[in-house]
Amino acid sequence: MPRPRVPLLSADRIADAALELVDSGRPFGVNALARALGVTPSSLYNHVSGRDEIIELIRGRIAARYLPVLPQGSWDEVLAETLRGERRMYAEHPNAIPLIVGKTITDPLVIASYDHLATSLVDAGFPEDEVLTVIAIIDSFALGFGLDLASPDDIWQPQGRTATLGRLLASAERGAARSDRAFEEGLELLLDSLRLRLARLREPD
Amino acid sequence: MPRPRVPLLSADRIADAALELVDSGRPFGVNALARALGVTPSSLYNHVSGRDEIIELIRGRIAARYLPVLPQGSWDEVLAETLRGERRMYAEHPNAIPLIVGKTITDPLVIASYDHLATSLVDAGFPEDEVLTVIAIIDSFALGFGLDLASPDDIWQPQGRTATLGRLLASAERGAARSDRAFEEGLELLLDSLRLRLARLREPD
DNA sequence: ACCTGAACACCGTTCAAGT
DNA sequence: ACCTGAACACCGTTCAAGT
Repeated sequence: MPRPRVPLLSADRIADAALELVDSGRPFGVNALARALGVTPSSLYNHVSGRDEIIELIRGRIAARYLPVLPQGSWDEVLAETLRGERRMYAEHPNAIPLIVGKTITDPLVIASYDHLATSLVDAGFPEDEVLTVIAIIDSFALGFGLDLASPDDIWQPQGRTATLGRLLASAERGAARSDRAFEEGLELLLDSLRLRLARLREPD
Repeated sequence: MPRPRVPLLSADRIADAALELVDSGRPFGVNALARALGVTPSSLYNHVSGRDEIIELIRGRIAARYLPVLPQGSWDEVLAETLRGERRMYAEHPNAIPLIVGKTITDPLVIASYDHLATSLVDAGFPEDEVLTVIAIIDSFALGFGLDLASPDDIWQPQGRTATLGRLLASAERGAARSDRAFEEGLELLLDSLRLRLARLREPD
């Protein structure tokens, strides 16, 4: 069935299926994706340039769901909302993390979200050359909590005896509610220290 | 040349070559690794169980270099030293990050390092059910700063106009010294807020 | 015990051929 | 413009054969 009268594929359809494949836990790949779409691998190349672009589409798909509106308000509100969205994004799509980590971010929506936060922080008085660092902290913070929420006890797997870690892992009763509380606590810690930093900048000693 | 009188390979030699391959920036793989070792891919299976174990060997190799001794002292000193080592580890081997992120940690040395930190935090008075969260924060903090130090300006790549982000990226003069300062600053922020948390726990209101 | 070589099912990508 | 099918160089893993 070459050249159907109505196209079988589109970047949108590919993105949807790719995210579905990743979330299913099966190994991600161009061939596997084509199979899921009921199509030949080479067909995909009419719509995307290859594997990397598909992965960037996945990032965009996720971002569209969790960073839809640019949050308004004071810098700490903007930061908190951005961070909450990011963390839910990672937490609900943990299998996407190894794919996107370390890859260059080009998706306009993701860029816009970071740009919005950067503007907020600069307007609030944070020094320009520190804002990128703060954003990097935020980003890894969200990633860490996303991983934390997503993978209960199989991140560390001690083989022998441990003094403390094994016990903590065994007793660590997880679940969304508990992880949510821990996250909000961590977020408050972060905001506290940033507020402190800002106060020191405004009234230097 | 089957069954040489003195073995060509060993887990150690495989680990060394694997790390070297990863650091070179060429794509990592069992076949590519065998090529680098001047050996057939199937030879490797006499010494390791497969790709995943080789990756875990890489983690162990790196850890052996950066987390060699268990730091002593107060909980915040232990935390700071562990974090500095971890960050240097990620920063100097950034290509290993996408390989190891999200994979279960079994390497004894890495486990020992986290166990040591966990013990320190518990002894200091942090609630047991929060220690894993704190460690997750630390871990992602190190990862974020490692990525930050390793990849200067190609993490974000805005395509269109931005209000702030583009300008920050353009003016961000990087380099190890600047990133070091930013990291130490971030570390102080983190320690400040953890000390605050601990003080609140000891004197509840 | 430790290596080779053949074999397997997969992968990502290109490209001529079809409508 | 958009799909197929053949082809390519690769991948990770298994296993019989050799010493």
